[in-house]
Amino acid sequence: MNITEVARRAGVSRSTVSYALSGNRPVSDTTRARIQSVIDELGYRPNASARALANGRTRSLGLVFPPASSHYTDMQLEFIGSVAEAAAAAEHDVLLSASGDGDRALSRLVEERRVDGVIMMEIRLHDERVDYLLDAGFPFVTIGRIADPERTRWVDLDHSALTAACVRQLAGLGHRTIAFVNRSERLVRAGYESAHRGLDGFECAAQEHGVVTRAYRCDDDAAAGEALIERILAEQPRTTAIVTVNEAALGGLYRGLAKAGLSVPRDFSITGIAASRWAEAVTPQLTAADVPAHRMGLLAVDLLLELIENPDSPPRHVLLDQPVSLRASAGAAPAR
Amino acid sequence: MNITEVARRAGVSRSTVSYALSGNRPVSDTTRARIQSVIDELGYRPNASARALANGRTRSLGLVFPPASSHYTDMQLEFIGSVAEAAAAAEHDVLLSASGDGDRALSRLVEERRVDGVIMMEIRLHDERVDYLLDAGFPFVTIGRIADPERTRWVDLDHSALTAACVRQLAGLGHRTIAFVNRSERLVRAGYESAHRGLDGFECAAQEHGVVTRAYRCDDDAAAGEALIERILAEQPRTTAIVTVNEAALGGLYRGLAKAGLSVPRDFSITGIAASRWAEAVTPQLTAADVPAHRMGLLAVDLLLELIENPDSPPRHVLLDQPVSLRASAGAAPAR
DNA sequence: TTGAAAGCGCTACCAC
DNA sequence: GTGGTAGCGCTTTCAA
Repeated sequence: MNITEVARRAGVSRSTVSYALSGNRPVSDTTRARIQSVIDELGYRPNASARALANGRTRSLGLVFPPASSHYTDMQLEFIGSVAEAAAAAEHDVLLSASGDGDRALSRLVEERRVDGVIMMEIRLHDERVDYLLDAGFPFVTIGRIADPERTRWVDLDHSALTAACVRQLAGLGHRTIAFVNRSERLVRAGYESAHRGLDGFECAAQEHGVVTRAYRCDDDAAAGEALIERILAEQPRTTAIVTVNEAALGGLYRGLAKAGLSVPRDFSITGIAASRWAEAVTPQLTAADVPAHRMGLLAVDLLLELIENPDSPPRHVLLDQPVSLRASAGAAPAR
Repeated sequence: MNITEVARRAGVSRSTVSYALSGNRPVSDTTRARIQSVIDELGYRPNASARALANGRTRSLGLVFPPASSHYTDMQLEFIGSVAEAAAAAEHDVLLSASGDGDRALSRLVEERRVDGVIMMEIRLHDERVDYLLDAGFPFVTIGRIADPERTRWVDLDHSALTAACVRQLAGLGHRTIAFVNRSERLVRAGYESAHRGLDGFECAAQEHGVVTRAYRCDDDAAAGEALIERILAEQPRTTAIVTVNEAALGGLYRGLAKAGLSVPRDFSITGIAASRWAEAVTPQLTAADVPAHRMGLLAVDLLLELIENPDSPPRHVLLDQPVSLRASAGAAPAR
C-alpha cells in the first residue's frame, strides 16, 4: 500500500499524489478528489521512514531522562506526559531515551538521526551531555539549566527563589533553626542543578534572616526520610522547621516527626518544593511551591520546535517562578 | 557522513562497508580493519531512517499510555521506565504515544509504520484498540488483559487474586464489614480491567468469608479519598476495614480516617494494591500487594520482541501473582 | 496543472 | 572475499 499504488489507481503520477498530500503545489480539485477517494478506499498512509529519509526530518523529538536505577519522581512523570501530549499536538512523536551508561543512548539518537531535536531532563550544573549537543550543533532544550545558562535554551523553575521564599516564610513565623533536606548524596555529587540552586537559595535567605541552618542530603525514599529526622533532631535539637526539595522522602519525614512525638505544625514546621500530588497526600498537607511540571513540558516542546524550524534563532529560555501554596504544614515556631 | 563516503575513503564498495557493519557476510580482517578505522575517524553512524526503509524494521517499539487528562499513577511511571530500559538493552527505541482522541495516535504508529510493535497500558475489558490491532495483524502486547484473554499476548497482575488475598487476611483478623475503594467512576465505566477484576476478587472472597461489603469508586486524588471516608463511615458505620486499588487516593484515605478520629490499625485497617513507593510513604505503612511494575515492563518487552522476531509464534502471556507485603496498616478488628 | 526522474542512505541479491 | 546495483517509499526539481 504505497504511493505508487495510489498513483496507479488514481491514474496520476506519484508526484501528483505527493503534492496532493503535502499541498506544496497546486492540484486541481478534480484530481485531488480522485486521489483522495483512492486513499480513503485503500486506507493509505505514507510510510514514516521513507518520508523521514526523503526530507531529512523524522518528526520525532527525543526525551532524555535518567536511567531507571535512580528513583523516578512524580514530576518526571508529569513532564513525560506533557511532552508527549504537546508533541502529539504538533504531529510529532516522542522517542524515550533512558540515558545511562556513558550516554550511548543519547549519541544513538543524535548520530543516527533518529530525532530532530532533544529535550533533556535532570540537568547538572556541568553537564557533559549539554557540551556534547552543543559541539554536535544538534537542536536541544533542557528542563533545568547549566551553570552558564546563556549559551543554551531551557525552561527551569527558579529553585533558589523558591527555597528562599520558604525560608522567608518560616523566619516570619519565628523559626530560628531550620534544616534543609536535599536530594540524595549521589545526585548532589553529580551536580544536579535543582539540588544546588535550591540549597543556594536556602542558605542565602537564611543568612539574610539570621537563621541557623544545617543542610542534609537524603535518599529518594521514605525510609531515608524517616531516618534523617532522627539524625537532624540528634545533631541540632533546636531545629523547629525543615525546607525540603525531596518529594520522595516526604512521607518518611512526616513519619519520622510523628515517631519523635512532634506534631506538625504545632511542634515542627515543614515546607518545600514538590509535586502537588505529594504535597496533598501527606497530612497535614504540605505548604510548598508546586512544581508546574505540565507547563514546563509544554514550554520545552514549544522552544524545541521553534529551534528546529529556525536553527539560527537566538537562545531563548523561560525561568518560572511559582507561588508557595499555603497549606497546613507550616505554623508559628514553638516556644522552647 | 554516509556509507558512500566511508566506502570511498576505505577504498571499498558500499556493500562491503554494509556487510562489515552487519556481519551478514564474511569480510577479510584487513578490509574490516581499514573500514573500521575510517569509521572511527569520521565518527560514522548509519542513518536510522534509511536503515528502517531498507530493511522494513524501525527498531522501535510503541508504548501507548493514557492521555494526560487522566491522572497518571506511579505504576505507570515505573512501566515507562522499565520498558525504555528493556528496549534499550535490546537496541530498540521506545516511541511514546498518549492515545487519546479516538486513537489517531495509535493508528499513526501502526499505519505509518513508525514502530515494529506496540505495548499497550491501561487495558479495558472490551478494548477497541485491541480489536483494531488484531484486525490490522500488527504485533502487540498488553499490560493487562481483555475479557477474552486467549486471543492476545499480555502480562498482567492477578488483581482478583490480590484483592481476594486482602479480604482473606482482613477476615482472618476478625473484620466483618469491609469497604472496597476502587478507581474513579470514569475508569470503572470505561471498563478498566484492573478495576473490574479487583472488584470481582474482592466480592467473591467476601462472600466466601461471609463478610459484609460495599464498593465505592473514588477519583484518583487525595481530596477524593478524604471525602470518601466520610461517606463510608456515614453509610456503613460498622465498617472496620478498607481494601483499595486506588493508590493515588491513599494519602486522602489516611487523612480522612485521622479526621474521623480513627487510628490505623487500632480502630481501622486498610490494605490493598499499590506501588511500594506509596505504600511506604503513608504512616502507618500500608499492608499491600506491591505492583511489580518494573518486572511487568521487562516482560512486556520480551514478549513483544519475541513476537516481532517470530510473527507466527503462539500467543503467550504471563499472569503474575504477588504476595501481600505485611506492613503496619492492618490489625485485629476492634471490638464494637 | 501534471509527469518523469533523480535522489535520500542503506541493504541484500546477483555476479565474479 | 568483493563489487555492482536494484530496490525500500517518498519528496522535489526540472521540464512540459
